[in-house]
Amino acid sequence: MELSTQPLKGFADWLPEEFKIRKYIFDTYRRVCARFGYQEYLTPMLEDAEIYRAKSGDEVGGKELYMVRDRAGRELAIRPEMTPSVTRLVASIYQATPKPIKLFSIANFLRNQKPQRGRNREFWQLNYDIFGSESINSDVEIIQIALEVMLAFAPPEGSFTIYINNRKLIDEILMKRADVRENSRVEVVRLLDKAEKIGQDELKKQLQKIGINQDTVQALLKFAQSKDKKTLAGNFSDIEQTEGFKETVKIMGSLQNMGYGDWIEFNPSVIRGFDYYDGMVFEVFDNNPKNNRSLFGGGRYNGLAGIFGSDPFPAVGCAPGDETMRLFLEAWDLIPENLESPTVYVTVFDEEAREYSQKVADEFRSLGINASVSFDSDKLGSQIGFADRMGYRYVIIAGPDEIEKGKVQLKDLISGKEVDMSVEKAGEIVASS
RNA sequence: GUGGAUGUAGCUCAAUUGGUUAGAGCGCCUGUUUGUGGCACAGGAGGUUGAGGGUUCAAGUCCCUUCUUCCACCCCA
Repeated sequence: MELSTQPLKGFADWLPEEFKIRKYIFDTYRRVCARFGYQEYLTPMLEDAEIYRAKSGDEVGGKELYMVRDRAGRELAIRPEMTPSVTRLVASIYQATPKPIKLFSIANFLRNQKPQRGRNREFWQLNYDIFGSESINSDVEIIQIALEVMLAFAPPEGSFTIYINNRKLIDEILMKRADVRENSRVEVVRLLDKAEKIGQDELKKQLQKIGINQDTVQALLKFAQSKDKKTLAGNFSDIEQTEGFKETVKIMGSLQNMGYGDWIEFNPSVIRGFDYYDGMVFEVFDNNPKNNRSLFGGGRYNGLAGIFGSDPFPAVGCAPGDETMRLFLEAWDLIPENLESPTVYVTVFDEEAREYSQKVADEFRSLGINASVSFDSDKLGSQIGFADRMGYRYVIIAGPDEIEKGKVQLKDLISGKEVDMSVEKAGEIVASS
């Protein structure tokens, strides 16, 4: 059978042109996290499948898992997300480590789902989390880093909005209702998460279908419609006294004081799909009409550590992906032109001159400049033509004249100018371009 | 898992109601004579029309199956 040159469905090759865009995104993620004092870690790609089944939901932690069986018959899964793994890792060192523990990683994940725009079977994401702090300041910092990650790409004003909410608010409303038991709570939360997309009527229908009574349905609709804190407080008279409300007010207030007021908004319909969130939640939205979608989000998940048998510990985190961020950058035309440092192409005049050209290339390299030497000594025109089509700006020519003077000719393919000079001088020009 | 679109050269697309050896532009390679790319000119390579089957004297074109890619749903980054 003929083998295909295509990658598997839902997977992608990154050619150099694509790779440098992804690298730009990851380098930016890494820089921002390091600036905030987070330390990088990595966990294994395979985990006991149970750690996903416990809390990741039926889809991500179930039928979308890529499963592997080891020789002992154990069921292993390729990670579909980082949170369970990093929680496992932290649970193992939690007692002995000073708190808070601030960690980040950039890793790839697999989910066996149907690919579509902004979503493949393999994807990469940054995960940054704080463990061991209940402080509201840690919630604030997680959102602040989300803001700084976005702002590091120099987006225009109004290009994105971070919507902030709190799971405790919805829990408040649900707990008072006798008809909402623990098992239907998750479903209610999921439905509310989709409220914006499916619309009022559909939401109402779905809520009734899972056995929520009229009264509660009305309350939930009113909750989802409360577009700001004031409206919410008006709709639910005693909610201002609750923890969820107070936390939200404090978090939003801090971020406003820090100067992020234009980018953030309260929004009760932001719930997040994962079951393990139990406090502050937020989601970053792209406001571009061409790409109106949720980019990424995060929140607090204090209860998750319980699945490892240890006492639960506080945790809050966020996970920006590569694909959705790339769509954002593309939609707003934020991908810089020159993402690579320049490379000089060193031609070889003839085989006698090869040694000289090699030496010149090595000198460039020791100056910190990328240099690529021709393997052939065919016509100069061909060699320069190759450099041109490869997108190199600078070409080095070193024939008998230059060799005699101990210099090189630096040719700028944009201006067409060529001048004899020392390697050091040429290096300076290339470096400053 | 469900639904909709799609597939002709490396890329973007042509090919009259089914009718000769399936074309073009761009790209790629080679030249236009030997120390200089882009431009121009000349030439060349490259397709069992995604794959398999069927209908027909005849299929890129019609039918069935399958795969790919894209879009939406589910879910989510």
